[in-house]
Amino acid sequence: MTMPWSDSFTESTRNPTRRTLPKYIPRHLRNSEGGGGSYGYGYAPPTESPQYGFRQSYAGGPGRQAGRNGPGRGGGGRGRGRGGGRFWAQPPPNPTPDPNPFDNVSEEFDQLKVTEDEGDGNGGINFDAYEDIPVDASGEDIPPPVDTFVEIDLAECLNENIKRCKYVKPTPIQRHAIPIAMAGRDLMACAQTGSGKTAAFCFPIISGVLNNGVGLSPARGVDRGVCPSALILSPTRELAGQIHEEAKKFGYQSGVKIAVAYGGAPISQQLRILDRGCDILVATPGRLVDMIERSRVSLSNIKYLALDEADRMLDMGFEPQIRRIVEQMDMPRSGARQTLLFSATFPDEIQRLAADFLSNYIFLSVGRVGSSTGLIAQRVELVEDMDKRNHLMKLLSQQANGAHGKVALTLVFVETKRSADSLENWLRMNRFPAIAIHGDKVQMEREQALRLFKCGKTPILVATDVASRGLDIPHVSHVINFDLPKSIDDYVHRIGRTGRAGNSGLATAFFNAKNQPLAKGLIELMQESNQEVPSWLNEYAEGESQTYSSGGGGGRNRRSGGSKFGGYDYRRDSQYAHDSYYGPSSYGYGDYSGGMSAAPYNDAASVPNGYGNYETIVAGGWD
DNA sequence: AAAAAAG
Repeated sequence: MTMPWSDSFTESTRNPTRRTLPKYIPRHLRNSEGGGGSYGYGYAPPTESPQYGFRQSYAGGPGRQAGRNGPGRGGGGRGRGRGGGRFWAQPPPNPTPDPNPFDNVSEEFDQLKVTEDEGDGNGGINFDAYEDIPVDASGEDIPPPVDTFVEIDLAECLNENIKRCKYVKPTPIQRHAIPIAMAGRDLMACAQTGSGKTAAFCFPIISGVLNNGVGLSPARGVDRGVCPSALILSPTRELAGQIHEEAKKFGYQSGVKIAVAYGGAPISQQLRILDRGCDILVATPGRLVDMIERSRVSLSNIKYLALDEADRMLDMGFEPQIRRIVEQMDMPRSGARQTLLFSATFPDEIQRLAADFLSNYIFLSVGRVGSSTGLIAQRVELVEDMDKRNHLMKLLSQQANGAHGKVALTLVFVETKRSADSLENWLRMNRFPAIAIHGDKVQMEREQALRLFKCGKTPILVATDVASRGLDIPHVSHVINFDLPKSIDDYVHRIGRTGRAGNSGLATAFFNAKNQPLAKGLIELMQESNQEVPSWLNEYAEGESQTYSSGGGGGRNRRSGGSKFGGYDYRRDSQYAHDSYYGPSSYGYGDYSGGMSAAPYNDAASVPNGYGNYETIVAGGWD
């Protein structure tokens, strides 16, 4: 008797850790495993892949999530005392010392045929989508934007790698942010999801590290560990991994050493790589602090600090950790280092916090902040909780039927880790090839899930907000907010997993009375991106204003507390203005006043020239 | 009330 494939699928992917750890296979030798015959749903069957998350085999079992499950201490490190594993009599066997980061074809989408031609010579980036987008910059002496990569004084090898990445011209955020960063200025930058922010902060950092001289600073300080000259912080481990992979491409053969540090993976291995020297460290906060406390990393040499998803890094959960790293370790003070903050969203209150870390910074806003210029079609459907699963199944079936051999990865966001697991199970029971990712899974399962999803073997990913920010997953054509998030910013980041690099995407939200607090923000955002707002949704927005207004009066057009979508330098508000911040030197491009339905804010008199044409989002409400 | 991030 044959097992339904959903069962064998469950068995084979559920507990990868139980299996014998596979032999390490160098990246360039890894082959995608062919799928077998075709199955009911029309997808190739998922097969267990021997591609585990960690690039080298390790003894001692997989590291477990923080104190939860105990056994593995994740390798050597601590048990042998300080410095254990630091001094190798012989270097560890390392057959591929500098693997070509561009050689990762086997990890790319290999199960479903890509029918769209992305070989347009722009690295798959659709630049038409970026025509006429509004740009605002404020601050003193703003360096002008560039039109090409070559006119920036990037190093030769960096230009080579840009070619290898098939980038032919900078995206708008890159055009504006790179010159600012190259000029040594601090920067707070807002740009749409999927518009190339990673490169925008990596290029100047790599270039700066090269100009300062690689290895000029000792790889290791006397006894405080390695002293990287750049630090890039990320709110999730997977995003840290992704930034690291990207940065390695940009820095390939440049001599710049880039390392990554995040939790859930054996620290010993990360330390080993770190000890070979590190110019740029990509990290999540917890693991970084751990390494600093072990005196294996020192921040004393930091010249560049970048916070990706900066508003997330400075929200309630993260702010103390970040403050500790930036203000209470041996990091040079602001002004003595260069600080770059990037996100798609930048609420006022977070901007205020962030200003602590910056010195005479430039605020840059590129693109209609929040969503991606209407590239993402947004739908909102009224679905009661008890109907959600059936409705989801209907959507997924339609998609499977209607996909003419087209790529269709679907990302389903839920509220809790538990519901992610249970929805994954339910989908599997109904023969939908789904896998869940959330913070209660061990790191290897998390990375496995992401990998199976990315390559199309498991084309449905059920996720918590662990996957809502920054992850660049090509071919995600549909984001479903099975449970809507609490804040509109989170919604913006979630739907931003589709419609990347100028491609289009679809976002569907299941809305019911419980999401009423989000109604107003949702409507404003949808109107901003020229989406059709269902009339029933307006009714939910009506009675909402009292509960969520932050007090202090003021109409809905009042500036303060507004602009949850970023895009607005809070220093413009006189009530926050201090010292001699932004001068008259500022520029604004584009005129997005057309199509805007929200009224402009009231205190236009306080707006410097060149501002305000497109800034119409006035949330006025829920903060 | 939830997710994330060290062990």
